[in-house]
Amino acid sequence: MKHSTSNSKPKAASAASYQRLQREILGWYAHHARTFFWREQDAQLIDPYVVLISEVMLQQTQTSRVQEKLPLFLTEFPNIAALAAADNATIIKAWAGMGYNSRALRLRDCARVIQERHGGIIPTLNDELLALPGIGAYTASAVLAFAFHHDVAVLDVNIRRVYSRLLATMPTTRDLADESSIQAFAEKIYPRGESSRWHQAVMDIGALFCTARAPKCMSCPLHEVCPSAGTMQEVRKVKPPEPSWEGTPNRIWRGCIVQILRGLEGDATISSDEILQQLFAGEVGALFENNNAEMTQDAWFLMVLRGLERDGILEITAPRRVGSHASGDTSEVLPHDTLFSCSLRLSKG
DNA sequence: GTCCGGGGCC
DNA sequence: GGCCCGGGAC
Repeated sequence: MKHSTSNSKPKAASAASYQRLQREILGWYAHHARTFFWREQDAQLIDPYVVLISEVMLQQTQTSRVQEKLPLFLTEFPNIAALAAADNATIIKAWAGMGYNSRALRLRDCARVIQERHGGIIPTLNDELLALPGIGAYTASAVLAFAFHHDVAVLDVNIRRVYSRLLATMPTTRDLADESSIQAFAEKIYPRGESSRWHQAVMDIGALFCTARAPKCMSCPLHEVCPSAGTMQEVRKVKPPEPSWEGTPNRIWRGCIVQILRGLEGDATISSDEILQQLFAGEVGALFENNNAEMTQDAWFLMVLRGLERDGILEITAPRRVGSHASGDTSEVLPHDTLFSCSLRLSKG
């Protein structure tokens, strides 16, 4: 839900108030910054590879989990070359507990492109970063700011939220300012030469005080200058329903299947029947009210497996691929919506 | 138990 | 705008 900034009077709109905002935020950060090992204070110590990996992990995972998993990941893949050499199964196993497995594959693909196109050196131009797999506007700007200390604006949902509330009085906690207003403010507000510290400071304030649902305005260091402080109605976000089976989202089922496959040794496979057995704890084929779709359990399960196969996460090793077309065609012959049985393992890549 | 949270890609 | 994950907070 958007909220026009033209209705309210921002307290922080003049050049003078920009300077005050900068003083407040950087002053607070100087004493209260969260300490993360990928966030070195001394610019000389920053390894762009660590910044790249940490930012991709932080796209999807809370900082506490990244603190725990990133050191292990860096031990197994200490540089671009090591990451580029990983096959699909290896990277998916190393990604356990992180979620969003196809992003692990994109990160590996990203390392391969950096190897091939940039000689193993992480590029320092926004367009070059944006062209890499798995790198979008946020991650590209984050790498430029945090690894290379370029003067760039960084915007993620946390910074958008903080900026919105500073720009105007947001009626509720789920309102955001117009994207164009946020973009314009983002370009103007960060102190030149301080992009790295500035944006990490804003993200810390967003994480510690200016939270999405129940902001802690009373203890926020920006309380005095923020037009939204203490005024917002607390409203939950409306989430559209996601595809699910038996009340559990398909992505969770995918995660369970991948976790079972991670437990296989070497080239071992597991039958789809066995996986179904484990997923439903022996209740395969049990009668239930099929209330959400005109789809049998088998058709749903096959659809989920196809999705994992399409994403390069698993391989269907049997029934063997049947070439039904010209030479080299490896298209499979499996029923679309009927009972089937096949052997599965993580993709070798 | 229910709710919440993230950026990139198609 | 739908699809991807897991765990922690409540």
